[in-house]
Amino acid sequence: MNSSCISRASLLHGFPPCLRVSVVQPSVLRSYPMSDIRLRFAPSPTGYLHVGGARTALFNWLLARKLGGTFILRIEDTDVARSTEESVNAILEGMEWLGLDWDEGPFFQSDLFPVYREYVRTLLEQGKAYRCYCSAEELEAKREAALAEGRKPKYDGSCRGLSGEPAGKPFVVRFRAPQEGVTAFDDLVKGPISFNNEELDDLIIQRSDGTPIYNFTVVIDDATMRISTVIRGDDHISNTPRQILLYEALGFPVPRFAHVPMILGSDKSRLSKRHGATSVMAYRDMGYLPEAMINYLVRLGWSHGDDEIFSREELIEKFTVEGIGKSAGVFNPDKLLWLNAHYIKSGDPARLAQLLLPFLLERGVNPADGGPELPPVITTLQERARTMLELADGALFYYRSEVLYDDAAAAKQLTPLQFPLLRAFGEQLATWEEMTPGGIETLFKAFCAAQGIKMGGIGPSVRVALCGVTTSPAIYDVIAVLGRDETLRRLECAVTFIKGKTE
RNA sequence: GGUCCCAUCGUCUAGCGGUUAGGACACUGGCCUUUCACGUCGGUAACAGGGGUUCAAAUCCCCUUGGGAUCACCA
Repeated sequence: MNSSCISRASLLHGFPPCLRVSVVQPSVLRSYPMSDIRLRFAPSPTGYLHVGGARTALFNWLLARKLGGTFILRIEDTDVARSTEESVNAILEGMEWLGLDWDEGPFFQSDLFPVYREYVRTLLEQGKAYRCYCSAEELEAKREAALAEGRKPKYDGSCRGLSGEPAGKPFVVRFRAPQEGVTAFDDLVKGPISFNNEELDDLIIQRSDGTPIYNFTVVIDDATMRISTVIRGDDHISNTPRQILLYEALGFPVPRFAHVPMILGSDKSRLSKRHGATSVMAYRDMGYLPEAMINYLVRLGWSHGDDEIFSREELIEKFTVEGIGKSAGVFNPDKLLWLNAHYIKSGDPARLAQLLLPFLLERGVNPADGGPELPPVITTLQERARTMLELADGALFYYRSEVLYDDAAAAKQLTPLQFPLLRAFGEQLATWEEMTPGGIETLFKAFCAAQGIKMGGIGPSVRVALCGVTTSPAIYDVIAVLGRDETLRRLECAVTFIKGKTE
Protein backbone atom coordinates (compact mmCIF):
# COMPACT_ATOMS: atom_id res chain seq x y z
CA MET A 1 0.00 0.00 0.00
CA ASN A 2 0.98 3.60 -0.20
CA SER A 3 0.55 4.32 3.44
CA SER A 4 3.89 6.03 3.57
CA CYS A 5 2.61 8.49 1.02
CA ILE A 6 -0.52 9.03 3.03
CA SER A 7 1.23 9.76 6.28
CA ARG A 8 3.69 12.01 4.55
CA ALA A 9 0.84 13.92 3.00
CA SER A 10 -0.98 14.31 6.26
CA LEU A 11 2.12 15.41 8.09
CA LEU A 12 3.01 18.00 5.54
CA HIS A 13 -0.47 19.16 4.87
CA GLY A 14 -2.41 18.67 8.07
CA PHE A 15 -5.20 20.96 9.06
CA PRO A 16 -4.39 24.46 10.18
CA PRO A 17 -5.26 25.26 13.78
CA CYS A 18 -8.01 27.55 12.60
CA LEU A 19 -10.93 25.17 12.18
CA ARG A 20 -14.18 26.84 13.00
CA VAL A 21 -15.78 23.95 14.82
CA SER A 22 -13.87 23.42 18.00
CA VAL A 23 -15.14 19.92 18.71
CA VAL A 24 -13.75 18.88 15.40
CA GLN A 25 -10.10 19.07 15.92
CA PRO A 26 -9.63 16.67 18.79
CA SER A 27 -11.59 14.06 16.90
CA VAL A 28 -9.41 14.61 13.87
CA LEU A 29 -6.35 13.94 15.93
CA ARG A 30 -7.92 10.99 17.64
CA SER A 31 -9.26 9.30 14.54
CA TYR A 32 -6.46 9.71 12.07
CA PRO A 33 -4.33 6.87 13.34
CA MET A 34 -7.29 4.64 14.08
CA SER A 35 -8.40 3.64 10.62
CA ASP A 36 -7.21 3.58 7.05
CA ILE A 37 -10.78 3.33 5.80
CA ARG A 38 -12.01 6.85 5.48
CA LEU A 39 -15.19 7.81 3.68
CA ARG A 40 -16.85 11.15 3.30
CA PHE A 41 -20.04 12.82 2.25
CA ALA A 42 -19.44 16.28 0.83
CA PRO A 43 -22.63 18.12 -0.06
CA SER A 44 -22.76 21.71 -1.16
CA PRO A 45 -25.09 23.83 0.97
CA THR A 46 -27.14 25.25 -1.86
CA GLY A 47 -30.41 23.58 -0.92
CA TYR A 48 -31.98 20.91 1.21
CA LEU A 49 -30.74 17.33 1.42
CA HIS A 50 -32.30 15.62 -1.59
CA VAL A 51 -32.85 11.91 -1.99
CA GLY A 52 -29.90 11.47 -4.35
CA GLY A 53 -27.52 13.11 -1.93
CA ALA A 54 -29.00 11.13 0.91
CA ARG A 55 -28.35 7.88 -0.92
CA THR A 56 -24.76 8.86 -1.59
CA ALA A 57 -24.36 9.71 2.08
CA LEU A 58 -25.96 6.40 3.02
CA PHE A 59 -23.60 4.35 0.84
CA ASN A 60 -20.58 6.12 2.33
CA TRP A 61 -21.90 5.73 5.84
CA LEU A 62 -22.73 2.06 5.32
CA LEU A 63 -19.28 1.23 4.00
CA ALA A 64 -17.60 3.11 6.81
CA ARG A 65 -19.70 1.32 9.42
CA LYS A 66 -19.23 -2.06 7.81
CA LEU A 67 -15.47 -1.77 7.61
CA GLY A 68 -15.04 -0.04 10.93
CA GLY A 69 -13.85 3.02 9.10
CA THR A 70 -14.37 6.71 9.62
CA PHE A 71 -17.24 8.68 8.14
CA ILE A 72 -16.60 12.36 7.56
CA LEU A 73 -19.03 15.15 6.78
CA ARG A 74 -17.65 18.02 4.80
CA ILE A 75 -19.59 21.03 3.63
CA GLU A 76 -18.43 22.26 0.24
CA ASP A 77 -19.19 25.93 0.50
CA THR A 78 -16.47 27.48 -1.60
CA ASP A 79 -19.11 29.21 -3.69
CA VAL A 80 -19.85 31.90 -1.16
CA ALA A 81 -22.55 33.41 -3.34
CA ARG A 82 -24.70 30.27 -3.44
CA SER A 83 -24.04 28.72 -0.05
CA THR A 84 -26.39 29.45 2.81
CA GLU A 85 -26.52 28.62 6.47
CA GLU A 86 -30.12 27.46 6.13
CA SER A 87 -28.94 24.86 3.66
CA VAL A 88 -26.24 23.70 6.03
CA ASN A 89 -28.81 23.27 8.75
CA ALA A 90 -31.22 21.54 6.41
CA ILE A 91 -28.54 19.05 5.41
CA LEU A 92 -27.53 18.40 9.01
CA GLU A 93 -31.18 17.95 9.97
CA GLY A 94 -31.69 15.48 7.13
CA MET A 95 -28.62 13.47 8.08
CA GLU A 96 -29.74 13.31 11.68
CA TRP A 97 -33.27 12.29 10.78
CA LEU A 98 -31.90 9.44 8.68
CA GLY A 99 -29.59 8.45 11.52
CA LEU A 100 -26.44 8.94 9.47
CA ASP A 101 -24.01 10.03 12.13
CA TRP A 102 -20.54 11.21 11.26
CA ASP A 103 -17.26 10.70 13.09
CA GLU A 104 -15.52 13.86 11.97
CA GLY A 105 -16.80 17.25 10.96
CA PRO A 106 -18.75 18.94 9.76
CA PHE A 107 -15.81 20.64 8.13
CA PHE A 108 -16.41 23.79 6.16
CA GLN A 109 -14.25 24.49 3.15
CA SER A 110 -14.78 28.19 3.71
CA ASP A 111 -12.66 27.78 6.85
CA LEU A 112 -9.79 26.41 4.82
CA PHE A 113 -9.28 29.13 2.24
CA PRO A 114 -5.77 29.92 3.50
CA VAL A 115 -4.81 26.28 3.04
CA TYR A 116 -5.98 26.20 -0.55
CA ARG A 117 -4.19 29.45 -1.31
CA GLU A 118 -1.01 27.90 -0.02
CA TYR A 119 -1.33 25.00 -2.43
CA VAL A 120 -2.09 27.36 -5.28
CA ARG A 121 1.09 29.26 -4.46
CA THR A 122 3.10 26.04 -4.51
CA LEU A 123 1.69 25.02 -7.86
CA LEU A 124 2.40 28.49 -9.22
CA GLU A 125 5.98 28.36 -8.00
CA GLN A 126 6.49 24.96 -9.55
CA GLY A 127 5.10 26.16 -12.84
CA LYS A 128 2.26 23.64 -12.59
CA ALA A 129 -0.23 26.46 -12.59
CA TYR A 130 -0.25 29.91 -14.14
CA ARG A 131 -2.08 33.19 -14.00
CA CYS A 132 -4.69 33.81 -16.66
CA TYR A 133 -5.76 37.36 -17.34
CA CYS A 134 -8.57 36.62 -19.74
CA SER A 135 -11.84 38.15 -18.62
CA ALA A 136 -14.94 36.10 -18.13
CA GLU A 137 -16.58 37.94 -21.01
CA GLU A 138 -13.68 37.25 -23.34
CA LEU A 139 -13.76 33.57 -22.44
CA GLU A 140 -17.49 33.39 -22.93
CA ALA A 141 -17.19 34.95 -26.37
CA LYS A 142 -14.48 32.49 -27.37
CA ARG A 143 -16.52 29.59 -26.10
CA GLU A 144 -19.54 30.63 -28.11
CA ALA A 145 -17.47 31.14 -31.21
CA ALA A 146 -15.95 27.70 -30.84
CA LEU A 147 -19.34 26.10 -30.35
CA ALA A 148 -20.71 27.97 -33.37
CA GLU A 149 -17.88 26.68 -35.54
CA GLY A 150 -18.32 23.20 -34.21
CA ARG A 151 -15.01 23.20 -32.38
CA LYS A 152 -14.46 22.14 -28.79
CA PRO A 153 -15.32 24.92 -26.35
CA LYS A 154 -11.98 24.50 -24.70
CA TYR A 155 -9.70 27.14 -23.21
CA ASP A 156 -7.22 28.14 -25.91
CA GLY A 157 -4.26 28.48 -23.58
CA SER A 158 -3.50 32.03 -24.57
CA CYS A 159 -2.10 32.88 -21.13
CA ARG A 160 -0.09 29.67 -20.83
CA GLY A 161 3.20 31.17 -21.87
CA LEU A 162 2.79 34.65 -20.40
CA SER A 163 5.77 35.87 -18.44
CA GLY A 164 5.14 39.59 -17.85
CA GLU A 165 2.69 40.24 -15.07
CA PRO A 166 0.50 43.26 -15.61
CA ALA A 167 0.26 44.59 -12.08
CA GLY A 168 -3.19 45.18 -10.75
CA LYS A 169 -4.95 43.35 -13.53
CA PRO A 170 -7.32 40.71 -12.17
CA PHE A 171 -6.43 37.11 -12.89
CA VAL A 172 -7.54 33.61 -12.23
CA VAL A 173 -5.16 30.74 -11.62
CA ARG A 174 -5.25 27.86 -14.06
CA PHE A 175 -3.85 24.40 -13.69
CA ARG A 176 -1.42 23.51 -16.46
CA ALA A 177 -2.90 20.21 -17.61
CA PRO A 178 -0.98 17.82 -19.81
CA GLN A 179 -2.22 18.00 -23.40
CA GLU A 180 -1.35 14.47 -24.41
CA GLY A 181 -1.53 11.02 -22.94
CA VAL A 182 -4.36 9.26 -21.19
CA THR A 183 -5.76 9.52 -17.69
CA ALA A 184 -7.47 6.38 -16.52
CA PHE A 185 -8.89 4.95 -13.33
CA ASP A 186 -10.60 1.78 -12.27
CA ASP A 187 -13.99 2.78 -10.97
CA LEU A 188 -15.29 0.50 -8.22
CA VAL A 189 -18.77 0.44 -9.72
CA LYS A 190 -18.31 1.27 -13.39
CA GLY A 191 -15.05 -0.52 -14.10
CA PRO A 192 -12.15 0.92 -16.10
CA ILE A 193 -12.71 4.44 -17.45
CA SER A 194 -10.21 6.45 -19.45
CA PHE A 195 -9.98 9.89 -20.99
CA ASN A 196 -7.62 11.36 -23.52
CA ASN A 197 -5.87 14.27 -21.91
CA GLU A 198 -6.42 16.36 -25.00
CA GLU A 199 -10.08 16.48 -24.01
CA LEU A 200 -9.15 18.22 -20.79
CA ASP A 201 -8.37 21.91 -20.63
CA ASP A 202 -6.51 24.06 -18.16
CA LEU A 203 -9.12 24.32 -15.47
CA ILE A 204 -9.38 27.32 -13.21
CA ILE A 205 -8.43 26.49 -9.65
CA GLN A 206 -8.71 29.96 -8.15
CA ARG A 207 -11.16 32.71 -8.99
CA SER A 208 -10.13 36.29 -9.60
CA ASP A 209 -11.41 37.13 -6.12
CA GLY A 210 -8.90 34.70 -4.68
CA THR A 211 -11.38 32.00 -3.67
CA PRO A 212 -10.66 28.44 -4.76
CA ILE A 213 -12.81 26.30 -7.02
CA TYR A 214 -14.45 22.99 -6.30
CA ASN A 215 -12.32 20.74 -8.48
CA PHE A 216 -9.28 22.00 -6.62
CA THR A 217 -10.59 22.05 -3.05
CA VAL A 218 -12.10 18.61 -3.37
CA VAL A 219 -8.68 17.22 -4.21
CA ILE A 220 -6.90 19.05 -1.42
CA ASP A 221 -9.49 17.99 1.12
CA ASP A 222 -9.86 14.39 0.05
CA ALA A 223 -6.08 14.11 0.11
CA THR A 224 -5.44 15.85 3.42
CA MET A 225 -8.36 14.11 5.08
CA ARG A 226 -6.87 10.91 3.67
CA ILE A 227 -10.11 9.73 2.13
CA SER A 228 -9.49 6.18 0.96
CA THR A 229 -12.53 5.77 -1.26
CA VAL A 230 -14.61 8.50 -2.83
CA ILE A 231 -18.20 7.42 -3.29
CA ARG A 232 -20.16 10.09 -5.15
CA GLY A 233 -22.70 10.62 -7.92
CA ASP A 234 -21.67 9.61 -11.42
CA ASP A 235 -22.22 13.17 -12.59
CA HIS A 236 -18.68 13.58 -11.24
CA ILE A 237 -17.11 11.06 -13.61
CA SER A 238 -16.02 13.69 -16.06
CA ASN A 239 -14.37 15.66 -13.26
CA THR A 240 -12.37 12.69 -12.12
CA PRO A 241 -9.53 12.79 -14.67
CA ARG A 242 -8.87 16.47 -13.94
CA GLN A 243 -8.80 15.68 -10.26
CA ILE A 244 -6.43 12.77 -10.75
CA LEU A 245 -4.08 15.06 -12.63
CA LEU A 246 -4.26 17.46 -9.70
CA TYR A 247 -3.50 14.71 -7.19
CA GLU A 248 -0.46 13.80 -9.22
CA ALA A 249 0.73 17.38 -9.60
CA LEU A 250 0.38 17.85 -5.87
CA GLY A 251 2.16 14.61 -5.08
CA PHE A 252 -0.84 13.08 -3.35
CA PRO A 253 -1.85 9.42 -3.56
CA VAL A 254 -5.00 9.00 -5.65
CA PRO A 255 -8.00 7.56 -3.76
CA ARG A 256 -10.28 4.87 -5.13
CA PHE A 257 -13.42 6.09 -6.84
CA ALA A 258 -16.92 4.63 -6.81
CA HIS A 259 -19.38 6.54 -8.95
CA VAL A 260 -22.97 5.68 -8.17
CA PRO A 261 -25.66 6.15 -10.84
CA MET A 262 -28.18 8.94 -10.73
CA ILE A 263 -31.73 8.78 -9.50
CA LEU A 264 -34.27 9.45 -12.24
CA GLY A 265 -37.86 10.66 -12.25
CA SER A 266 -40.76 8.65 -13.66
CA ASP A 267 -39.99 9.95 -17.18
CA LYS A 268 -36.37 8.84 -16.83
CA SER A 269 -35.03 12.35 -16.75
CA ARG A 270 -33.02 13.60 -13.82
CA LEU A 271 -35.16 13.57 -10.67
CA SER A 272 -36.53 17.03 -9.94
CA LYS A 273 -39.32 18.73 -8.04
CA ARG A 274 -41.72 18.28 -10.88
CA HIS A 275 -41.59 14.54 -10.22
CA GLY A 276 -42.74 15.13 -6.66
CA ALA A 277 -40.92 15.71 -3.40
CA THR A 278 -37.14 15.36 -3.61
CA SER A 279 -36.26 16.65 -0.18
CA VAL A 280 -35.66 14.04 2.47
CA MET A 281 -37.34 16.19 5.10
CA ALA A 282 -40.43 16.58 2.94
CA TYR A 283 -40.91 12.85 3.28
CA ARG A 284 -40.73 13.09 7.04
CA ASP A 285 -43.44 15.73 6.89
CA MET A 286 -45.52 13.51 4.63
CA GLY A 287 -45.46 10.85 7.33
CA TYR A 288 -42.60 8.63 6.25
CA LEU A 289 -40.35 6.80 8.69
CA PRO A 290 -36.59 7.18 8.39
CA GLU A 291 -36.08 3.41 8.30
CA ALA A 292 -38.44 3.21 5.31
CA MET A 293 -36.51 5.93 3.51
CA ILE A 294 -33.20 4.23 4.27
CA ASN A 295 -34.49 0.86 3.11
CA TYR A 296 -35.94 2.35 -0.05
CA LEU A 297 -32.86 4.36 -0.91
CA VAL A 298 -30.46 1.50 -0.39
CA ARG A 299 -32.45 -0.78 -2.68
CA LEU A 300 -32.50 1.83 -5.40
CA GLY A 301 -29.22 0.92 -7.01
CA TRP A 302 -27.97 -1.68 -4.61
CA SER A 303 -29.04 -5.26 -4.13
CA HIS A 304 -28.30 -8.32 -2.10
CA GLY A 305 -29.87 -11.20 -4.02
CA ASP A 306 -33.65 -11.07 -3.76
CA ASP A 307 -33.72 -9.45 -0.32
CA GLU A 308 -36.00 -6.44 0.06
CA ILE A 309 -36.30 -5.66 3.75
CA PHE A 310 -33.18 -4.69 5.65
CA SER A 311 -32.74 -3.49 9.18
CA ARG A 312 -29.94 -1.03 9.78
CA GLU A 313 -27.83 -3.80 11.31
CA GLU A 314 -28.39 -6.09 8.33
CA LEU A 315 -27.39 -3.33 5.98
CA ILE A 316 -24.15 -2.72 7.80
CA GLU A 317 -23.46 -6.41 7.68
CA LYS A 318 -24.43 -7.01 4.06
CA PHE A 319 -23.50 -3.82 2.26
CA THR A 320 -20.77 -4.03 -0.36
CA VAL A 321 -19.69 -1.70 -3.13
CA GLU A 322 -19.87 -4.69 -5.49
CA GLY A 323 -23.60 -4.79 -4.90
CA ILE A 324 -24.09 -1.33 -6.36
CA GLY A 325 -25.59 -1.43 -9.85
CA LYS A 326 -24.23 0.45 -12.84
CA SER A 327 -27.38 1.90 -14.30
CA ALA A 328 -29.56 4.79 -13.23
CA GLY A 329 -32.82 4.02 -11.44
CA VAL A 330 -36.26 5.58 -11.35
CA PHE A 331 -37.47 6.85 -7.99
CA ASN A 332 -40.66 4.91 -7.32
CA PRO A 333 -42.91 6.50 -4.65
CA ASP A 334 -45.20 3.46 -4.64
CA LYS A 335 -42.48 1.20 -3.39
CA LEU A 336 -41.41 3.71 -0.79
CA LEU A 337 -45.00 3.83 0.39
CA TRP A 338 -45.15 0.05 0.62
CA LEU A 339 -41.95 0.00 2.65
CA ASN A 340 -43.32 2.71 4.90
CA ALA A 341 -46.48 0.70 5.45
CA HIS A 342 -44.33 -2.28 6.30
CA TYR A 343 -42.39 -0.40 8.95
CA ILE A 344 -45.53 1.12 10.42
CA LYS A 345 -47.11 -2.32 10.58
CA SER A 346 -44.13 -3.89 12.28
CA GLY A 347 -43.04 -0.91 14.34
CA ASP A 348 -43.02 -0.64 18.11
CA PRO A 349 -46.24 1.16 19.14
CA ALA A 350 -44.48 3.13 21.87
CA ARG A 351 -41.92 4.49 19.43
CA LEU A 352 -44.55 5.21 16.81
CA ALA A 353 -46.48 7.09 19.47
CA GLN A 354 -43.57 9.43 19.97
CA LEU A 355 -43.25 10.05 16.26
CA LEU A 356 -46.99 10.44 15.85
CA LEU A 357 -47.42 13.13 18.48
CA PRO A 358 -46.57 16.14 16.29
CA PHE A 359 -49.00 14.95 13.62
CA LEU A 360 -51.73 14.65 16.24
CA LEU A 361 -51.04 18.07 17.70
CA GLU A 362 -51.19 19.45 14.19
CA ARG A 363 -54.73 18.07 14.04
CA GLY A 364 -55.73 19.67 17.31
CA VAL A 365 -55.55 16.52 19.37
CA ASN A 366 -53.38 16.05 22.42
CA PRO A 367 -53.58 12.58 24.01
CA ALA A 368 -52.23 14.09 27.21
CA ASP A 369 -55.55 15.91 27.62
CA GLY A 370 -57.43 12.65 28.08
CA GLY A 371 -58.66 9.71 26.09
CA PRO A 372 -57.02 6.34 25.66
CA GLU A 373 -53.29 5.73 25.82
CA LEU A 374 -51.67 6.27 22.45
CA PRO A 375 -49.74 2.98 22.02
CA PRO A 376 -52.83 0.74 22.23
CA VAL A 377 -54.61 3.11 19.87
CA ILE A 378 -51.75 2.74 17.42
CA THR A 379 -51.85 -1.03 17.70
CA THR A 380 -55.40 -1.02 16.35
CA LEU A 381 -54.36 1.15 13.40
CA GLN A 382 -50.95 -0.13 12.37
CA GLU A 383 -52.07 -2.48 9.65
CA ARG A 384 -54.32 0.09 8.01
CA ALA A 385 -52.00 3.08 7.85
CA ARG A 386 -49.35 3.55 5.22
CA THR A 387 -48.07 6.86 6.51
CA MET A 388 -48.01 8.70 9.79
CA LEU A 389 -50.55 11.05 8.27
CA GLU A 390 -52.98 8.20 7.80
CA LEU A 391 -52.14 6.93 11.25
CA ALA A 392 -52.92 10.32 12.76
CA ASP A 393 -56.16 10.68 10.83
CA GLY A 394 -57.19 7.21 11.85
CA ALA A 395 -56.54 7.94 15.51
CA LEU A 396 -58.60 11.10 15.69
CA PHE A 397 -61.96 9.51 16.49
CA TYR A 398 -60.58 7.98 19.68
CA TYR A 399 -59.90 11.43 21.08
CA ARG A 400 -62.81 13.53 19.86
CA SER A 401 -65.36 14.07 22.61
CA GLU A 402 -68.12 14.39 20.03
CA VAL A 403 -68.35 11.61 17.49
CA LEU A 404 -68.68 13.13 14.04
CA TYR A 405 -71.20 11.04 12.16
CA ASP A 406 -70.66 10.60 8.50
CA ASP A 407 -74.03 11.48 6.94
CA ALA A 408 -74.39 8.43 4.76
CA ALA A 409 -73.18 6.11 7.51
CA ALA A 410 -75.55 7.57 10.08
CA ALA A 411 -78.44 7.47 7.65
CA LYS A 412 -77.86 3.79 7.08
CA GLN A 413 -76.81 2.54 10.50
CA LEU A 414 -78.29 4.87 13.10
CA THR A 415 -81.95 4.18 12.36
CA PRO A 416 -85.01 3.66 14.54
CA LEU A 417 -84.67 0.00 13.72
CA GLN A 418 -81.29 -0.05 15.43
CA PHE A 419 -82.47 1.97 18.40
CA PRO A 420 -83.55 -0.92 20.65
CA LEU A 421 -80.59 -3.03 19.58
CA LEU A 422 -78.03 -0.38 20.50
CA ARG A 423 -79.76 0.27 23.79
CA ALA A 424 -79.90 -3.44 24.62
CA PHE A 425 -76.29 -3.93 23.66
CA GLY A 426 -75.29 -1.07 25.93
CA GLU A 427 -77.11 -2.72 28.81
CA GLN A 428 -75.27 -5.96 28.24
CA LEU A 429 -71.93 -4.22 27.99
CA ALA A 430 -72.50 -2.29 31.20
CA THR A 431 -72.21 -5.44 33.25
CA TRP A 432 -69.84 -7.43 31.07
CA GLU A 433 -66.69 -8.52 32.83
CA GLU A 434 -64.16 -9.21 30.14
CA MET A 435 -63.18 -5.99 28.42
CA THR A 436 -60.56 -7.61 26.19
CA PRO A 437 -61.03 -7.92 22.41
CA GLY A 438 -61.65 -11.63 22.83
CA GLY A 439 -64.08 -11.10 25.69
CA ILE A 440 -65.95 -8.47 23.73
CA GLU A 441 -66.20 -10.78 20.78
CA THR A 442 -67.78 -13.34 23.08
CA LEU A 443 -70.24 -10.71 24.22
CA PHE A 444 -71.19 -9.90 20.63
CA LYS A 445 -71.68 -13.57 19.82
CA ALA A 446 -73.86 -14.09 22.87
CA PHE A 447 -75.83 -10.95 22.12
CA CYS A 448 -76.46 -11.97 18.54
CA ALA A 449 -77.59 -15.42 19.60
CA ALA A 450 -79.97 -13.97 22.19
CA GLN A 451 -81.42 -11.46 19.71
CA GLY A 452 -81.59 -13.95 16.87
CA ILE A 453 -79.52 -11.73 14.60
CA LYS A 454 -76.22 -12.00 12.79
CA MET A 455 -73.13 -9.95 13.41
CA GLY A 456 -74.07 -7.76 10.48
CA GLY A 457 -77.22 -6.78 12.33
CA ILE A 458 -75.42 -5.02 15.14
CA GLY A 459 -71.74 -4.60 14.26
CA PRO A 460 -72.01 -1.85 11.66
CA SER A 461 -74.27 0.34 13.75
CA VAL A 462 -72.06 -0.01 16.82
CA ARG A 463 -69.16 0.96 14.60
CA VAL A 464 -70.87 4.12 13.44
CA ALA A 465 -71.95 4.91 16.98
CA LEU A 466 -68.37 4.67 18.22
CA CYS A 467 -66.36 5.89 15.25
CA GLY A 468 -68.81 7.89 13.17
CA VAL A 469 -67.73 6.18 9.98
CA THR A 470 -68.04 2.80 8.30
CA THR A 471 -64.33 2.12 8.11
CA SER A 472 -62.41 1.65 11.33
CA PRO A 473 -60.26 -0.80 13.21
CA ALA A 474 -61.86 -4.03 14.35
CA ILE A 475 -64.83 -3.11 16.52
CA TYR A 476 -63.79 -5.42 19.39
CA ASP A 477 -60.46 -3.64 19.51
CA VAL A 478 -62.07 -0.22 19.41
CA ILE A 479 -64.28 -1.05 22.39
CA ALA A 480 -61.38 -2.54 24.31
CA VAL A 481 -59.29 0.58 23.75
CA LEU A 482 -62.10 3.03 24.37
CA GLY A 483 -63.07 1.30 27.61
CA ARG A 484 -66.47 0.56 29.00
CA ASP A 485 -67.41 4.05 30.17
CA GLU A 486 -66.52 5.84 26.97
CA THR A 487 -68.12 3.14 24.86
CA LEU A 488 -71.35 3.39 26.84
CA ARG A 489 -71.25 7.15 26.56
CA ARG A 490 -70.90 7.01 22.78
CA LEU A 491 -73.63 4.38 22.53
CA GLU A 492 -75.88 6.64 24.56
CA CYS A 493 -75.06 9.57 22.25
CA ALA A 494 -76.02 7.48 19.26
CA VAL A 495 -79.30 6.48 20.86
CA THR A 496 -80.03 10.13 21.62
CA PHE A 497 -79.09 11.02 18.06
CA ILE A 498 -81.62 8.52 16.69
CA LYS A 499 -84.28 9.76 19.01
CA GLY A 500 -83.62 13.33 17.89
CA LYS A 501 -84.00 12.26 14.31
CA THR A 502 -87.39 10.63 14.78
CA GLU A 503 -88.95 13.49 16.68
C1' G B 1 -22.04 18.65 -31.26
C1' G B 2 -17.32 16.45 -28.49
C1' U B 3 -16.24 13.25 -24.44
C1' C B 4 -17.84 9.72 -20.87
C1' C B 5 -21.45 6.36 -18.73
C1' C B 6 -25.66 3.05 -19.12
C1' A B 7 -29.33 -0.87 -21.34
C1' U B 8 -33.56 -7.95 -18.02
C1' C B 9 -41.24 -7.36 -16.77
C1' G B 10 -44.49 -0.45 -16.32
C1' U B 11 -40.76 0.32 -11.92
C1' C B 12 -36.61 -1.62 -8.46
C1' U B 13 -33.84 -5.81 -9.43
C1' A B 14 -31.68 -11.49 -9.27
C1' G B 15 -28.78 -13.70 -12.98
C1' C B 16 -21.95 -13.43 -13.16
C1' G B 17 -22.02 -19.50 -20.54
C1' G B 18 -26.26 -24.51 -19.88
C1' U B 19 -32.53 -21.56 -15.48
C1' U B 20 -39.70 -23.50 -17.39
C1' A B 21 -35.34 -16.11 -16.98
C1' G B 22 -36.40 -15.70 -10.21
C1' G B 23 -38.06 -11.97 -6.40
C1' A B 24 -40.32 -7.17 -4.95
C1' C B 25 -43.63 -2.76 -5.97
C1' A B 26 -47.76 -1.63 -8.98
C1' C B 27 -51.91 -3.92 -11.59
C1' U B 28 -55.24 -8.05 -11.37
C1' G B 29 -58.44 -12.93 -9.97
C1' G B 30 -59.72 -16.14 -5.59
C1' C B 31 -59.68 -17.05 -0.29
C1' C B 32 -60.05 -14.96 4.72
C1' U B 33 -63.49 -11.23 7.00
C1' U B 34 -68.75 -7.35 11.16
C1' U B 35 -66.21 -2.44 7.87
C1' C B 36 -61.57 -0.82 6.07
C1' A B 37 -57.21 -3.02 5.96
C1' C B 38 -53.69 -6.92 6.84
C1' G B 39 -52.62 -11.77 5.42
C1' U B 40 -52.68 -15.71 1.91
C1' C B 41 -52.98 -18.46 -2.94
C1' G B 42 -52.85 -17.47 -8.21
C1' G B 43 -52.35 -14.36 -12.88
C1' U B 44 -50.62 -10.62 -16.73
C1' A B 45 -45.74 -8.76 -17.80
C1' A B 46 -38.82 -8.41 -19.59
C1' C B 47 -33.44 -10.12 -21.77
C1' A B 48 -33.64 -2.84 -27.22
C1' G B 49 -31.93 -4.47 -32.47
C1' G B 50 -28.10 -6.68 -35.54
C1' G B 51 -23.65 -9.17 -36.10
C1' G B 52 -19.86 -12.24 -34.16
C1' U B 53 -17.10 -15.94 -30.27
C1' U B 54 -18.86 -20.82 -28.46
C1' C B 55 -21.31 -27.41 -28.63
C1' A B 56 -24.19 -23.66 -25.84
C1' A B 57 -25.17 -16.40 -24.99
C1' A B 58 -29.64 -12.46 -20.97
C1' U B 59 -24.51 -13.47 -19.59
C1' C B 60 -18.20 -12.46 -23.59
C1' C B 61 -16.78 -8.98 -28.09
C1' C B 62 -18.26 -5.36 -31.99
C1' C B 63 -21.82 -2.17 -34.36
C1' U B 64 -26.57 0.27 -34.36
C1' U B 65 -30.42 2.41 -31.64
C1' G B 66 -32.14 4.53 -27.30
C1' G B 67 -31.42 6.97 -22.59
C1' G B 68 -28.31 9.78 -19.21
C1' A B 69 -24.11 12.78 -17.54
C1' U B 70 -20.68 16.48 -18.58
C1' C B 71 -18.31 20.31 -21.37
C1' A B 72 -18.70 27.52 -15.90
C1' C B 73 -14.33 32.52 -12.39
C1' C B 74 -21.33 25.98 -9.85
C1' A B 75 -20.67 21.97 -6.83
